[in-house]
Amino acid sequence: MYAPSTRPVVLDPHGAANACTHCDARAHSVCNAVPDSDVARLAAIAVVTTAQPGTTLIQEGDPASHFVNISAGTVRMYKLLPDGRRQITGFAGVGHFLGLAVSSTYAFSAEAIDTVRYCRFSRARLHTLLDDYPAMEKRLLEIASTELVAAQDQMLLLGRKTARERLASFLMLQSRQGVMCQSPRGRFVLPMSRGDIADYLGLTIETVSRTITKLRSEGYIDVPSATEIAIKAPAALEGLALGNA
Amino acid sequence: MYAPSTRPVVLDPHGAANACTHCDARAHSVCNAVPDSDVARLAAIAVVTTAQPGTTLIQEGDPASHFVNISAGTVRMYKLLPDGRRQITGFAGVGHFLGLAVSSTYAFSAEAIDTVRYCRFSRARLHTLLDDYPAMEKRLLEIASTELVAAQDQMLLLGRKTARERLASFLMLQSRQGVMCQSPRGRFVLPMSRGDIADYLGLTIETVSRTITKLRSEGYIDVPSATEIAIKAPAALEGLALGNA
DNA sequence: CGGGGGCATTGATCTGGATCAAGGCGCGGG
DNA sequence: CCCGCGCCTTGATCCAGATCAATGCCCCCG
Repeated sequence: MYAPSTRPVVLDPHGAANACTHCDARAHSVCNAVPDSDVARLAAIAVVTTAQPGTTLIQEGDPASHFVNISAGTVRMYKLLPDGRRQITGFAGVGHFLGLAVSSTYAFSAEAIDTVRYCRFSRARLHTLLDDYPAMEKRLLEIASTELVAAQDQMLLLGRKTARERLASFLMLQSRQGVMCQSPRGRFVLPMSRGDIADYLGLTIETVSRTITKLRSEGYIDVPSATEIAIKAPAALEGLALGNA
Repeated sequence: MYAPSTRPVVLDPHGAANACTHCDARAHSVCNAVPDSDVARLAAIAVVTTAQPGTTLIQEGDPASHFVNISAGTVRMYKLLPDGRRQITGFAGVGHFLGLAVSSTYAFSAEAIDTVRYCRFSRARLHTLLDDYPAMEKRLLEIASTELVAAQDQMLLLGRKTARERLASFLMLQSRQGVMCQSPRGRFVLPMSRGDIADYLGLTIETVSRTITKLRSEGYIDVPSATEIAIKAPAALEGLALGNA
């Protein structure tokens, strides 16, 4: 699905400063709170890593020792019940920041969906940086607030929307996030499986599949392949997402 | 249900500094990031207000001009769909802080459930204070992170738990939050109606009512009156909340 | 003390989405 | 090129919780 990256998997340690300066994710991320001139300090504490699909980056309950910043690929964040039921609380793409936690342990797990490149920062070291760059702390608060708003939207979806409305909401959200890197207008790739979508929307795989088929047969969307979606009627789909029959 | 407050509804402006120093909520709140010696600065920008049951404190979509800090009573935060379906995203009690928002408008509404006393801070003025008290900014980040964790738990509840598990989770949560001010062990008051509980748990009033009746007949809880609950088997109820049949 | 309005409970029935059960299809490996 | 394994789709049936419908009960107000 993804062409293998042309970048080396393990970066030359001497080139680490460049890794941050040229990082694709920097513009979208916490890191832009650090001025160019000081980016070496950031690079010095960052460890760049690549994770294969299915690999766990963060495990719920583990000591929250690191922050993670995604620079390529997509991650699923989720929580499990003891019997294995799973709720995906969000998908994190390029620029996303994981690992905010007050408690000493992570409150959720995170797994690579496709091949993911990311930076790990020790929590302790980043905190010392934070004291020197108050803008970075402000940025973290902004990030947390944005996620809180998204979480509230998701609660509305999970508590009160029908399967049809959930899929419409999800597809609109993905199109907003994914469209920038895709050529044809309104078309995008879904990196996650039907099972992931189901666990994100609080539905079953079968309901997700059936509902997508229905939306296609009604002309709201095109589904050129299982992992590609094109939105044909964005306004109408947005209406559906908000409950207009 | 609540004895009328012995405090005056409108505080003497000259006593405002005392209002913060002696505030019941201060210990639980952002305000404790400001040292006692400087609490007058906080008091100077706070407006203490009382809201009657049902009053709107914050309206989704309005310009986010203020922060709010609850010092007595309980507030419901919620989002609506255009057709009136409501999802309550949380209940805020003493010490809770409302109004974090990146965007310029509020992402949710907030209404008083019972009589609520609260402080309003202008966002602009609080931001200038924030620059002088970095500890306060850290505290806000902590608050946002804590709420994010709660939101993730709620997504798991809404997406993957049964009605029975939702009620068990809710009652355990309320008992943790409410028990401190109540005399008999494990007993507490629910300030919100069955309709509020339903809209918080993504259920209907009828299902909430039936499920509470069932939990009572099975000996998990006592329901001395519609607004009072006593948990008789906390460990078993906690098990239920996590899906142990 | 009696009447009425709003919330809560309880009962009967219905249904959206879950569950159970086959196939289809694209892709990687031999 | 073909086979087999994982997803995905589609179909048939089931059921938890929604909806529809009384009735009960508390509390306020006259």
